[in-house]
Amino acid sequence: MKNFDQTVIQYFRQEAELSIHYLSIDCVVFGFHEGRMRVLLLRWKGTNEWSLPGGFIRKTESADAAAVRILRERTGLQQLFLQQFHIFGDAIRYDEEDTWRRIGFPVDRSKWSERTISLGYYALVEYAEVTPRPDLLSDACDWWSLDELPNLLFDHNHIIDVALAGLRRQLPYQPISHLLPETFTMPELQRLYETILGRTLDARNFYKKVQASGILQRTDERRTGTPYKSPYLYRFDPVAYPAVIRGGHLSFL
Amino acid sequence: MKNFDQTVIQYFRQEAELSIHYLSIDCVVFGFHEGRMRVLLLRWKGTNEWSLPGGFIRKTESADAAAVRILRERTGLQQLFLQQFHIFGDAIRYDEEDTWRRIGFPVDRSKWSERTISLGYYALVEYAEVTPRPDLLSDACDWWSLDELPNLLFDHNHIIDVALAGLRRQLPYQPISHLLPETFTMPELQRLYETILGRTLDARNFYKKVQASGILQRTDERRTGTPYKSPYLYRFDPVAYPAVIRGGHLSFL
DNA sequence: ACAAAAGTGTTTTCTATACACCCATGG
DNA sequence: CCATGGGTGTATAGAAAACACTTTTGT
Repeated sequence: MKNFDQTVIQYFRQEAELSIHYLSIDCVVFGFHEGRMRVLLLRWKGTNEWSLPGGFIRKTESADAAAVRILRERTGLQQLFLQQFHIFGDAIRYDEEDTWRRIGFPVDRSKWSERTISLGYYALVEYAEVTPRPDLLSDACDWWSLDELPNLLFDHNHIIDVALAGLRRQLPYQPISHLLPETFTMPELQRLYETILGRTLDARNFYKKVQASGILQRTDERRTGTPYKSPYLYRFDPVAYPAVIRGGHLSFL
Repeated sequence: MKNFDQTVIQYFRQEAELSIHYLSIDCVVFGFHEGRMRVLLLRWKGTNEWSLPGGFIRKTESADAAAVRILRERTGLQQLFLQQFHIFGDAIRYDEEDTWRRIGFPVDRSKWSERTISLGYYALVEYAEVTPRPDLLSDACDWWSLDELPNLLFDHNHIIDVALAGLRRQLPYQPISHLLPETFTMPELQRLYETILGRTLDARNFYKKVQASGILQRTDERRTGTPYKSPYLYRFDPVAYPAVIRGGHLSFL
């Protein structure tokens, strides 16, 4: 179980010393692939236990910058859309005994046993652009479908629930574009909305509303390769889309 | 200018030692009185400079509990509706030199000069129930109308702006009831919505929508004392109102 | 030719808005 | 009796929802 090498732990403690105590960042990285919402998870070294990517804020670093830094390291992305969505500030957030047992990490007598307040951020990223990279404490970093999540470490299942609820509630203001590639088809966009909202939408009404909103530009290309009618490819209008999002106009309630 | 007595500073440092460093709480307490939104502000000892109430989180205390504790001390209220709305996590949030000059507080060489990340909470309270009480560092605690705010210390004008924007955006989910007394008239409720939204509403449509939503119970009493027609008094339906708020149904967009 | 997804218009229902008059009260 | 805010209904416009068939494509 405990095959953390001593130097890793050492490095980690040093890193913690540079950072603000009692405070951490947890990131829910949302991607969309094959009609499903996915999140990026890390598998802890030598275990079969998964958790969200996270880290600490350096003493002179802004919280947003810390989240960007953490996610750059996990995803390889330079740019990403980030949104803080909640502060997890309870004094007791999860069963510590149980967690330590599951990860076999010698934390109980170190700085690590301090309670931490966690700043919750979610990111919207383009699935195909991400190259998941584990960190020092993990030996795998992978996408998991939102509806097949395992029992995560800490309170991370709860954090994901809150992140998703936040994304849903703020959907009219969130630039969903980051979850899709440069060009995409109308049904793909519809499926994205359906997945986030957790219900189906009428295709005709969806087309109408999206086209009326003016957020899309239709390209001359079509997606071929499927055995059926080739759909047009669209891209987001770089001027109109941000304006519509800022105003929060684009609701499918 | 600097008439902080040494024992106060001493006490304050001890208090800070019990708390989490680099992290603070700032609270925007919203009240509604005479047709205006108001916020509770503190005047720093020996100065004419105002700021938001705030404080620190004890090492084993939940963030929410800290906010409740801080606001109990300022308002005398046991119960209050609190909502975290933003993390102010920039490395440089305001002009420190300027701030220290304005408050004449000997902070530059103490723990106090650390950058702080601030958790922003807003509270919705019933104006008349509050008995504003200054804290150790201030010699006044008072309501200020939102549209006549002075130039506040730190980044507190900005924090209030963000709080108000958050309240507006999340209005359908926020229990506005806390801003009103037990019973109130329909025009009072309308004025509250108008004030928060920053625009006027049509009285007839407002009546219709509110009545259709079923959130109110009309009492048999009327408010007398005005020189005009006596309006009925209403109270929030203790069952229906929370349900409507949870669902976020009640928009005046 | 067929299976399956893409693409499109019209009708209906509901919701939001605009709008004007009488009523009640205290002074 | 008058000044002022309280209280109400209806008509219209716009938005959302329901609904079905034709087109396209690879196999």
